[in-house]
Amino acid sequence: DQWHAILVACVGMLVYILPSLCFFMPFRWEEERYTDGVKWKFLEHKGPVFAPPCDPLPSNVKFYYDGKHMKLSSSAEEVATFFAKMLDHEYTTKEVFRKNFYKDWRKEMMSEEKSKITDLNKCDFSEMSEYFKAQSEARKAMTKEDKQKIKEENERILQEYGFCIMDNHKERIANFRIEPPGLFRGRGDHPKMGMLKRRIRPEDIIVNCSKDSKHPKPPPGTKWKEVRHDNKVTWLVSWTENIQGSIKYIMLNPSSRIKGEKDWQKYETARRLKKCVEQIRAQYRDDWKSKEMRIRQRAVALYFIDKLALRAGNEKEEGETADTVGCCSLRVEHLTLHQEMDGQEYVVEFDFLGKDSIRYYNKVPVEKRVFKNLQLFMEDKEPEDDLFDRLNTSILNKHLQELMDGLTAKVFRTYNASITLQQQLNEITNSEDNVPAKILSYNRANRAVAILCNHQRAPPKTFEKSMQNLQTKIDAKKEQLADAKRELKMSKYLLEGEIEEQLMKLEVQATDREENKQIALGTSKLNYLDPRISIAWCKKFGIPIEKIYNKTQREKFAWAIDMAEKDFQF
DNA sequence: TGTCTGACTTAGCAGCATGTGG
DNA sequence: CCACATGCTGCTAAGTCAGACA
Repeated sequence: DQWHAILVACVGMLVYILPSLCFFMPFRWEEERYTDGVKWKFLEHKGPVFAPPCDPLPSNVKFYYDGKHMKLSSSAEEVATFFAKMLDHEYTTKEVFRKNFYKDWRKEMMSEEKSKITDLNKCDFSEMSEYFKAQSEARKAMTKEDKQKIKEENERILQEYGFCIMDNHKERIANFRIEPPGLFRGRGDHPKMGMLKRRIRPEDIIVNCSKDSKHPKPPPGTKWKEVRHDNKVTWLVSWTENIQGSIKYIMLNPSSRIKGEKDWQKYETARRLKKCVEQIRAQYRDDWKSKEMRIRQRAVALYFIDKLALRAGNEKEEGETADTVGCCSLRVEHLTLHQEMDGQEYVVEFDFLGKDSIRYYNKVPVEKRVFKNLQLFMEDKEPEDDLFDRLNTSILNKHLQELMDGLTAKVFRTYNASITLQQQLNEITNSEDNVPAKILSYNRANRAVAILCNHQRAPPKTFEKSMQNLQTKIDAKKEQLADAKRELKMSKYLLEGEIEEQLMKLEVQATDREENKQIALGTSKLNYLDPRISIAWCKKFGIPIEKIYNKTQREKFAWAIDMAEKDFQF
């Protein structure tokens, strides 16, 4: 009996201790994975944090209609404040924005307000706008102690709502705060800009957790829309958004097991493509000659996806979103064919808006067969007609699936991005270089990928100034070096060497920044480049990983940091 | 075969925290 | 120690793609 009791105690202890041990298991991505679509066995969380309620404006902050003061009902006032807060943005002057805003604002008005307010142009939001500006100034001017208090409160909320338990692991939640209400501003020329994005209430929320967990409680006096226990999905909370009617989710942070494993899998698929890409290329080149038009279109589209890293290009509902395209949805008007251009034959000029309404502009010499096919596809078509009228992403991906298990259009982007980084690093890293110069090489390799993937950014507002500042520093350093050379001999070499190194560092920094003016490196680093390539490169050349990845990125790529040896090749 | 929906990844940017250099 | 520039982080829009359904 005594032994039995001890045994029971030991088993109890184990059950208690094991989960916490798992927290510290370094290779948790190597734990057993579920099959048949099960994503977890246990999921417990505290639910979302709702947007803070809207405070009524103080009575001295007035709204004027047609020059006359008008007291707004609380619902009309809230929506008016959304507009007032955006007054400094150029888009509040856009016709579409104003029209959509006005229409949705009227829905929130009382009937008297509706009859009084008939013209948005007669609305004066300037006092509200000034009030919010003053508020944000006041926030900036807060005492250290007050700022500290806010910080502590945020930390408390993070600790309470920012984590969940998924299968014995405490995991960080990515977006546990519900999006606050406001005016929708899509990207680019969005037909719905200015529409009211409504406030999300507990009654809109679907909670997902395991049956045997402690279910999150809705705020007092409210109910969830639904509590479900679906372990075939990874989300914790969802709701339907009112602009596009799409579903939004609360999910885990990229550092979580579930995201990390998926990320790893993505790169493993891309590496499998590496093994058969030449064969696939041979096949699509052959298909350019097919007697079937749909095969030729598929083959030319795939060539673009492979060569230019274009996105697949799903169809979009007209009038619901900005007019953007990807490969399969290219229209005749997006290409110009040049038999000859700048001394090159068969040049295709691309000019279209892609994801996020980022412009893709490129002049590409292509194979004669591709060129001839394009002429054929464009024959007798209007500019607004589809280039590939016998093709869509579904057809293309079904074809790709037959060529390789798990192959889809986007795998080519991942593959080409990662292989480019690997090749560039192999090619341009000089082992004789010092650390800053090696990092310049790394950034250049990263840049080659960003250019391939068309990851652009608006030049930073302070770009010119910051370049100037840097140049001033460089000039000062040169001066200093000249001085040092004239100085007494004693410490000369030591000092000179040090200054030269500093100068070199500054110059490298200037080059890097200049080259990076309109290029965004972050997206490719985070989503397209197999982190094991970078980590292996760091190990091989003695570069601290912190120089390449910041804290968040190191957390996201923890799986790769554990895994990659210095000889890893993509 | 096409359409719709749901789940998930990819994207640029604003605002703020942080680190740096004078 | 402060001002300022920079880098990071959060935010949320906008894609991809599979599978259900007609």
